[in-house]
Amino acid sequence: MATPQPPERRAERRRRATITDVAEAAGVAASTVSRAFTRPGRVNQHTRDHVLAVAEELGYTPNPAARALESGRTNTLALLVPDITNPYFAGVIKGAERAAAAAGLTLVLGDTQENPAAEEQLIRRLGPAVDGFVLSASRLPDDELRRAAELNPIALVNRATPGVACVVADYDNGTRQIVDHLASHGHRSFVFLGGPAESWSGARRWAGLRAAAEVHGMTTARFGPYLPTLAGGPAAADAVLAAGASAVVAHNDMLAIGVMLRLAERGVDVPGEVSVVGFDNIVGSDFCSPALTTLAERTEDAGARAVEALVQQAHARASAPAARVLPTQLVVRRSSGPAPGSRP
Amino acid sequence: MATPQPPERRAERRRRATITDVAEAAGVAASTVSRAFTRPGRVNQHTRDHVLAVAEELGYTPNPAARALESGRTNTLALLVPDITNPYFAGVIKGAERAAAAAGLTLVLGDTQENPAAEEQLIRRLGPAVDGFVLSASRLPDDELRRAAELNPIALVNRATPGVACVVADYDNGTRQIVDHLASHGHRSFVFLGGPAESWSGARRWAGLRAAAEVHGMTTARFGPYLPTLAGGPAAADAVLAAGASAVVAHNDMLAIGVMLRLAERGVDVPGEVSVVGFDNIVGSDFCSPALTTLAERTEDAGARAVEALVQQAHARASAPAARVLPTQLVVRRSSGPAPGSRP
DNA sequence: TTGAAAGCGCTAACAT
DNA sequence: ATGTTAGCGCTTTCAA
Repeated sequence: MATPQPPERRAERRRRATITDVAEAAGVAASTVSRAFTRPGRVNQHTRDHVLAVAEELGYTPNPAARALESGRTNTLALLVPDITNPYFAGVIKGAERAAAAAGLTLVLGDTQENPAAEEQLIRRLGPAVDGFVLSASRLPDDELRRAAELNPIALVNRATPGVACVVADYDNGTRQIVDHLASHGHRSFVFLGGPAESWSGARRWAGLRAAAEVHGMTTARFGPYLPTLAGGPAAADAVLAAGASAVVAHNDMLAIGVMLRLAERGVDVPGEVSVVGFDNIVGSDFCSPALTTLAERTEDAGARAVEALVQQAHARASAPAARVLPTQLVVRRSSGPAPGSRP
Repeated sequence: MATPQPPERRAERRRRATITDVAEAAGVAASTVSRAFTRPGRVNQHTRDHVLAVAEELGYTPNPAARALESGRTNTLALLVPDITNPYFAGVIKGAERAAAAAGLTLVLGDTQENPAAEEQLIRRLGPAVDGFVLSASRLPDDELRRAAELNPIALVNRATPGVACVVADYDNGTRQIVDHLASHGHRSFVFLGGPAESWSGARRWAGLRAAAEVHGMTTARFGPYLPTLAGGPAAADAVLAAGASAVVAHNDMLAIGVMLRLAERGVDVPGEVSVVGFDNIVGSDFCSPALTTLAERTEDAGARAVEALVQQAHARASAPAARVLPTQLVVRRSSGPAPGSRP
């Protein structure tokens, strides 16, 4: 086995053909070439075939930058996420990517590094280059969000602020499902392990859990904030043990899995002694041990709907921005079960 | 708990300020504004401050499309991956994103859906809009790759073809590490569970494994191809059991984990009866059960280096494209151990 | 140091 | 149905 084939020669870079090249080669005006591509009806069938053939031969592709300059439309959308490597966002990205492609739009991806300042800068920098933004789990304060929305079409995912289109998961219903599940297994209380303080969805999750708990007369406590990663697990797990909780609901799956790893390390049986529930249903929640009970969101749908909302905005310029709520569903796996000492 | 705050009023969209707006407001020529931004030295300090202040006030940001039209450079790079949701590519994306941002470049992300045709179309469509491509695990045949490289600067990740810059993982060394590890535990043979037939890295992995096995006088077999996902696990695991292998090396971690799930289901002990090794060290290989022994690649580095290679190409237009080999390292976890019946 | 003018590639009137 | 012209926002000669 040799090392990978070493590149031998530098490929020669060819100049890209322009509309004028095609026009000359085809013996027509540039505008005719333009029409042949954009308004196929308004040019003689025969001329059109000829032009297209010449274009093909020359390897001509219209220059999007030039088009954008004229029309003000770039046919490009930007998707900004706090952390590209977080598996939660993979679904949103995929869905947005798919919807964008379907609408003939290019998707630009930006990582804001969980940093409001970086997010703002990206929006500013990308603003003139895109037709709109999908902001997933934006960390921007409401007023900045509104200001950004004055300059660019914006659709939010799992974040809501008046005047801006958004797609959010139905946490009210989802958290109720979680609490019903725990209550049905005899749990009389649970602990919520909080994530980042600025997280809009985190706030909604906790609010929903509390409200649902009240219905069942269950006691709740909120610990944290913890890192929403495996690394947040040990601290959170130890706090849970100290409190003697029979059930915990974690801010997200990564934290929940981190908690379970720590509990296993300390010889605590899940779900025998403690039930664990997460949010997100990420890849891995199905094969961790024990498999994690978690609230699934339709992340791909969310990404796609957000893109569609942006496309709508472009067309119906007058209408009020839409707020869509996507269903959530509880995926019950091995990590949750009867409360210790409860009779079935 | 109310449903998410309903958007109330449509944000008014403001016209974006242009260089002429700034010029007028500042009482200077457009060219002076341009220089104030791009050639700070060639304009009076005082004028410059004034122009910049006015620009700030008007919320002016240079329009990248207009710049691109003039210069031919878009300050944008495209990164194409076969499947955005595959955690393996998350690292590549993150690394590329980081390096691009550091170089002041915008990153466009494209999902080729493991589909050569989609990949080619994306390259063609994006070509005029970007300064270059990072192609991660490209599924394109060599000749198409070369043709694309004639029109655009290209850097490959985990793929190599003469004349095109690339960054590849050191599979020769990595596979040797895997085989040494198995041999040291008394395994006399192993089975390789293949992934997609077109996968360049898959071919390299198998070739490396075979070569290393030969050194140790070990017997090998290649099964598959299987889906490189959890879903590929059952078929692969059953084949392994039928063959009575003591050790398996899977195309990637997802497949390896899928295999382990199936083996657990069938009551086969890992690593007691079968040792399992994967490739990629994805998130989850650390918390699956048992934790997976796997060959780690420096994916973030790979993404970053590929971007750097592209930037280099832009500067040193004459030099031969670079081929970089990145080290790999075996992460030994619980899923691999002594061969059954081998004496320590 | 600054301004005027031309032009990047393309599309959209307008004219023929 | 097709050609001509102007102009999108910006940078870049070339003059002043």
